[in-house]
Amino acid sequence: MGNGFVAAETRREEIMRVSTGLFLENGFAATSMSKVAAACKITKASLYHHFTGKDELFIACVTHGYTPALDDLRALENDQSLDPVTRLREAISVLYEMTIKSEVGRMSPLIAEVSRAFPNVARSFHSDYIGPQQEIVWRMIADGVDQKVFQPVDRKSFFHLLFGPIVTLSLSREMFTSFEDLEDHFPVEPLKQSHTDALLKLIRSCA
Amino acid sequence: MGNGFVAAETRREEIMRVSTGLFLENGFAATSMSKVAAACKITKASLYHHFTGKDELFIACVTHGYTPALDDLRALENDQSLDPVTRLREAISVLYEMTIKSEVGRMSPLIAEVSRAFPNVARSFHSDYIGPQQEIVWRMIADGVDQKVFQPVDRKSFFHLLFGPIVTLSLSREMFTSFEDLEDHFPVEPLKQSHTDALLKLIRSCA
DNA sequence: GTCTATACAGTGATAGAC
DNA sequence: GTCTATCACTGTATAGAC
Repeated sequence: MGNGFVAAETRREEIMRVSTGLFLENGFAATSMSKVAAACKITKASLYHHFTGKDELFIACVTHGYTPALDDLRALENDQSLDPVTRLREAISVLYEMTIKSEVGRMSPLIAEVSRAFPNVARSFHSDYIGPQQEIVWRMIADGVDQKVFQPVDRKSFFHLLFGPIVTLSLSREMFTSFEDLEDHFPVEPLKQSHTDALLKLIRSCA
Repeated sequence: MGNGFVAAETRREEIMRVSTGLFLENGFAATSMSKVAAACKITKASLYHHFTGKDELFIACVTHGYTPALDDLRALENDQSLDPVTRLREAISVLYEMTIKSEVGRMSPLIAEVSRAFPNVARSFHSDYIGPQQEIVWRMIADGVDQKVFQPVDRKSFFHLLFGPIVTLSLSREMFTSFEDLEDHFPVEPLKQSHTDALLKLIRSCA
């Protein structure tokens, strides 16, 4: 990153990039290995040389986005110039971005779709993405409590109020993609603002 | 209802009841017409006599639960003995029940799954279920505002905070069904309580 | 309304040559 | 690594007899 060197995209990476787009556009079941192969301009046999099966391909697509998405949150945690309130505000902004705009966030409904057939996908998503995400945010909260800026709160209850609206907004935007007035019904910015204000009102210690 | 007469279940109703269970258990794509037919102990040809295709069958299953689910909310609205706060508390309870326990509520992730292939399913779900649901709740809020018990609130922002956590909890419970510690991770009752308290704290007019 | 029988497109996946 | 060719199978859906 930033050293002027851009690694050539491997075939495997190209397949993942292309198939992620197809999965997001059409869902898991409607994205066949034939379509992926055709979109990559290779044959199915070649595709199967790179991935042992459709499930492995999908898991690779999901897993691929974990680290970069979490890095933004980590950077925020390590920024010592921020007070707890500003840091939480920024964190919520990043969470909206991660969940609604990023590929891994938008994949959540797909993971729900395949979770019965491949429970390990759900396991991985929960332990390698959701878990770390909550850990980072929780440390920010604990920091604010230590500094007497935030009231002590129950962890699960707080996350219920924090992640609930974000995930639902993301799901709604995916499931009502076909609506031409999507932005009117589910606008990100204003909902993010009011959500942030409400959370801060609840958590701030105002004696 | 309650008149001692129970209408015989028609074949069509039986098919809908059975296939709803299969859709909820295995998802839309993994529920084939063959499996539905087998579960109903009829042949595929007979199944196609009652429903012109898999999409029509699915739409029928989704639509079927709308009215009974909304009726609980309507009953609450018409109960004149309740003050706005108690009514809202009860309404939230009903919404948790509708979204997490009822068949139509649990179908939401499936609707997301098929929404691209059948946008009319998403349309119907939004206009015949989500819409009326929000209208009823909104009238309860407006009533409380009129009585000066609630502060005026922005509609979209309030629904973001009200429905967001409920829908996400429902989605999480569906997508992590395979977890043996599901109830520990996603317990309905305590989250409902803290969610309700938070909403009331935000909306009550305490000068 | 239910059946037997069938059409036929598409699926995930593999064998083996180059 | 990529190809051609092919596998066994399941999918939705229909025709026509009873």
